[in-house]
Amino acid sequence: MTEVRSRRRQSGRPTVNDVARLADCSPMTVSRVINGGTGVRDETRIAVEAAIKQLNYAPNRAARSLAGASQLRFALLYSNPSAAYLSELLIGCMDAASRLDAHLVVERCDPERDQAKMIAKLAETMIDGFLLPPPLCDDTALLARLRRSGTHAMLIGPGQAQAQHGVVMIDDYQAAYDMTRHILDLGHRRIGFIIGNPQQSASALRLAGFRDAMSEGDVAVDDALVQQGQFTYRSGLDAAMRMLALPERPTAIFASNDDMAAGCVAAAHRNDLEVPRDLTVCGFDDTALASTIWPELTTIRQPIRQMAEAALDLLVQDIRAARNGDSRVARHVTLDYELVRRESDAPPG
Amino acid sequence: MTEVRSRRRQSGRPTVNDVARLADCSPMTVSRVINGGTGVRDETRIAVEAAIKQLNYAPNRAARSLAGASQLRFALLYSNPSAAYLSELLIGCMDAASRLDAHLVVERCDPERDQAKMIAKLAETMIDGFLLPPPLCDDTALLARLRRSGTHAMLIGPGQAQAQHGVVMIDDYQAAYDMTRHILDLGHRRIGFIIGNPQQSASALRLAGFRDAMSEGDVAVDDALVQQGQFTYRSGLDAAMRMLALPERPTAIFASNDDMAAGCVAAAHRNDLEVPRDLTVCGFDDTALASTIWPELTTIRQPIRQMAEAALDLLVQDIRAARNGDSRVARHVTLDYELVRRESDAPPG
DNA sequence: ACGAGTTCTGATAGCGCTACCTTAGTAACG
DNA sequence: CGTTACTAAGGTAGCGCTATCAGAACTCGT
Repeated sequence: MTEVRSRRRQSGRPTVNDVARLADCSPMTVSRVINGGTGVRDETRIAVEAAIKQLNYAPNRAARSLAGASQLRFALLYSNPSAAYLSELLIGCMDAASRLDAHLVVERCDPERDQAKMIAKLAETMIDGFLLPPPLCDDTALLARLRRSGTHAMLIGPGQAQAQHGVVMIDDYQAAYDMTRHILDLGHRRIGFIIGNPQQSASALRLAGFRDAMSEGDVAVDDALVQQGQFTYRSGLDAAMRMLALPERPTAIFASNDDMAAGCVAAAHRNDLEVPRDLTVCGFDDTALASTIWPELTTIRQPIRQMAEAALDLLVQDIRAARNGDSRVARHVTLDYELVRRESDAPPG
Repeated sequence: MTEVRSRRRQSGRPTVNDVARLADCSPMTVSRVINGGTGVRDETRIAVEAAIKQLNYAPNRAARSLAGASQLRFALLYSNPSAAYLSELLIGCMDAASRLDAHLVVERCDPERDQAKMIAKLAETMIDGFLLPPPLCDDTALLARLRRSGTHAMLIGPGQAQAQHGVVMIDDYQAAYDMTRHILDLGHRRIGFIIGNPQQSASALRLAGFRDAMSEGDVAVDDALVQQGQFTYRSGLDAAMRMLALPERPTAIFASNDDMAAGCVAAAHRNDLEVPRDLTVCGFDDTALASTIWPELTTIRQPIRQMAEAALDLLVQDIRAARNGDSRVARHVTLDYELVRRESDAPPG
């Protein structure tokens, strides 16, 4: 008897029951297949999966969390609010969270003060996992604390892989190498480099990429042309001023991030140099600043949004695995970057 | 008989039943009170509200949406990704959305191309309301389209109130007035002003605030010192270059946003002027740029996060009201701004 | 071959809330 | 006073899913 379904029915979407009927099993078995599928015969599982696909079934989130599979809660901690980075990160996380039906809490977490508070929050609101973008992903104290507390965490964009936590990153070394190569290919030989904040592990990698590309291009690196910066505009400005005051000034400067590159552009102008005619300036990160200032910066773009999505995906996998008793595997993924060429580079005059 | 509640109970949190027992009524009545409270005697409502407060009750979202009060879906459209603005907006929206149990979709919506697509999305995913930050809040075509489709929308930060849609804004006129007043109080008399993009209604208001403060300060406005800009760094740079080339150059420039102010700083440096010693530069918006560059900009901060929260709150109220058949009232709210004093202003040399 | 384990599957009973309908209570009217 | 007309409150029955446990279907060892 084809009974008309209740008119309270939320939407036309199929339910577990529909799937169960088609796969000729009980709703319970369908549920099991959906949630990891342990304890279901292969034959049955395949039938259920086929039915799911045929009906284009997707579980109802509300019902799921009501019934007990409480939704996972994640905290996205941020500290240095490079707004451009943050907003991309947020969008990526939101997409992934909504897809995975996870709840996302966004919390600012500055160096010392907040760590204790954060731990409290952890205990209080039952956070299942943390997402740590830079510079928090390099905060060893924080990482150690999280590790001790047994919480899951994914690091987004740290310079190097990390044994205890999952990691999503780009190949900073290779990106810096490629950018340096690009500058060399333009014909530059006196190339300055501004190192990033030494606290962040990516800084060293970017420097290494630079050095290796230089030496492979058979260009000696003049130590006076490798200046320490702090990832801030001001530090980039100062570093560039020092380099431009040298008797033999560089024809190009590669700064480890866009803020410092913007500082370089300002320094160039103070020295009555035009960018890129008299000085090529390249950045890294492709933050909003890169396309705000003029000339717009040639820089390296990280797929921040995808990195955030990947991080959340992995975190969920990791947590599910851990709950099923699987040994906890710290996963890591490396995504592709892109060299974005804009208007701040040119062959040397 | 104090029966132990089922161990499947999600958490220790109170439920409608607990509230109902305490308020001596049925769960149904509690539900009614929570959802707008029509058809409940005041006396009863008060009792229920007291019980809710006493138990610190908060409805379970999953249950709520399962039972049919499907969660509202909002779309946050953005176009000009001033990342700093966007990330604040996102955080504010997320907070509010999670508090109100609304689903938030964030979608980029550039001028023409995407509007049709957006309408499609509207039909497809059943968006209940839109949040429109600048510059979309001034896109009259878009607004008209939304109005015609009968969708609810809240404009965030438009220059002027809008009859058909709700609005959350700051008093741009007064803010510009205050900033101008501040510059006058420092002792400046030759003050330049850079107008924002004429498409955005806030631009005219900021200009008006500037003019009125000047005339109230009994300072004549030199037309050569009021330059048109486009809210971009480049336009600010150009406008400032024009002003600084004048025989009698200004001692201060007030730019209608931070990007243009940053352009002014660059222009000053190209003219070998130091900020703020030789030129005071003030911005508007307090985006990340304002505190990225050096010297950090004195500017006007909008409470973007709170504006986003207020917008979502109002949108929900509006929608609920409309569904209950109440006449649709376009609401609007004005929040307080703040003059943030940093290092780019000083008395004239 | 038979009980004791082990795997797989299904029936049942909610999770917390609200839609819907019904009843009790009050007011209005001829 | 009975009938209609409303409002305030409650009872019932799910929303779609999963926890739990009981049973069915297999493995084995002896």
